Amino acid sequence: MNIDDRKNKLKSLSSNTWMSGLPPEALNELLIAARFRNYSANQCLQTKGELAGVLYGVLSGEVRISATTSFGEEIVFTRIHPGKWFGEIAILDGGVRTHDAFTTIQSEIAILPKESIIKICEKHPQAYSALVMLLCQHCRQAFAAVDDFLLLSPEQRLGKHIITELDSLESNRVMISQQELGALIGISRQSTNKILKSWENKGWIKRVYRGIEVVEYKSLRSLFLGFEL
Amino acid sequence: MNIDDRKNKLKSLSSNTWMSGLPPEALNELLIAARFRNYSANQCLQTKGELAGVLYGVLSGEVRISATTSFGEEIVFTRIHPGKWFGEIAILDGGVRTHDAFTTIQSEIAILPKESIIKICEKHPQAYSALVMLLCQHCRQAFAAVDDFLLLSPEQRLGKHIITELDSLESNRVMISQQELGALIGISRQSTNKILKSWENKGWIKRVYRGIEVVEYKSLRSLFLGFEL
DNA sequence: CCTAGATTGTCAACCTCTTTACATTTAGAT
DNA sequence: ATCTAAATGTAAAGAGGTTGACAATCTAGG
Repeated sequence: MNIDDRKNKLKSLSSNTWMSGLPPEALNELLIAARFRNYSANQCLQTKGELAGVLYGVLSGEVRISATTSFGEEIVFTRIHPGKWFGEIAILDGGVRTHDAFTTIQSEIAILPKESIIKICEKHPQAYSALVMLLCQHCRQAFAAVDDFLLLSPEQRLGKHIITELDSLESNRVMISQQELGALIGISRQSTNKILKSWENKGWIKRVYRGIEVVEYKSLRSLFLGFEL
Repeated sequence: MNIDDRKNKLKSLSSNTWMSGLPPEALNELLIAARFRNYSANQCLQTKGELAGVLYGVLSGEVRISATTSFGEEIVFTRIHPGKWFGEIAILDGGVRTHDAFTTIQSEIAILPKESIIKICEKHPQAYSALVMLLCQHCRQAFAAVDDFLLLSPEQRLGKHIITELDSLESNRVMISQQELGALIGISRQSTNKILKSWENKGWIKRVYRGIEVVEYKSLRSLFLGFEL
């Protein structure tokens, strides 16, 4: 891979992420340390409980962060979209992975080895702070998710989740099966289907195979905001 | 307040927390920067959405981390017990408070101003790392809480929550109303009561006024572990 | 093009938790 | 000791979600 290729790849991963704001020098060192790898669908990146060696960045495709119950069912914690990084907790505290991670579709993933990160952070304290900011983001997201379980109805949680993915994707379309969508907010596939149908009847969304097109963003949002913006 | 008083107070807050492992010099600076304040029950320490100025440590008593719905109901995110610190996210990322915080009973609270923390962290990078470790702990707890909502039944969540508080308190007794206990795991007071009654019938716990005494720790734990330890 | 597997649509039965309601008990204050 | 507010015990009715079942539809791959 030539240096320009690498630069382009990292560029798409450094806008609006923990990397933005790093001094050019530090970015350059990351550039050299990063590995890039293509995964086909349903490949495993990490397993819950294992010690962490790397930080991941999604260049294209999608990663599902999940866990498995003692009965073998899979729950989905969240989904990571292009431009986002994950896996920093285990790097920062030296602990084990909190979740499994699988690609859901063909994906290109950036991989930063822990040793390189540590080395760069020692040289550039800003890099360390930037990583901490990433952790803070994920922590705030998790806090919000707990609150949502405590104070929103399933329908509101569903609406909020779709809006959140929409914003993250900067698109008006979320591609996901109703099964997986339900698994993300803790309801069954059938209930998910029922809610989506009612929204389609109201003209808020349009259902497509394995996906949702949002037509009335505002209506969907006011569902869980409790007020109009 | 004399210096020995201060030392004793901070000592109880530095064992097994982010402070343990700090160089004596840094601890000493924290010692000088810390304020200590007594609160009666139901006093507000912070409000969701406000900018953060301080880090809190609970010396005695108890703090309820909560939020309010648009209908005025209160949901309880978690409870902070003696020896624990909280409020570090807003310090680390400069963002706003994620939750309200109230004392539930008469409490003595240590207060570290943000400016002092920043100053000490600049001088002692270890102090910064220690704070990040605290954040990592809270982040892992939040991740686990989300997973619990997705994969445990209300009864299992209740059991896990009680076991967790038990471990944190190093006691066999948790003092909390059934109302608040339910609010922590997302079920009603009446459902909480029903589950507790069934556990008492099995001889696992003993109910006292505004509290629970755990008799069969192992049974309660195997309820959500899915296996015996 | 055509088939297999995945996804979706839909229902009815069932189950769990909530809500409403009211009686009882407890701790703390005067 | 007595009173009061908070907390608990309990039950019936109802809402809402799950489960299981089966048909219909869609997409990708040979």
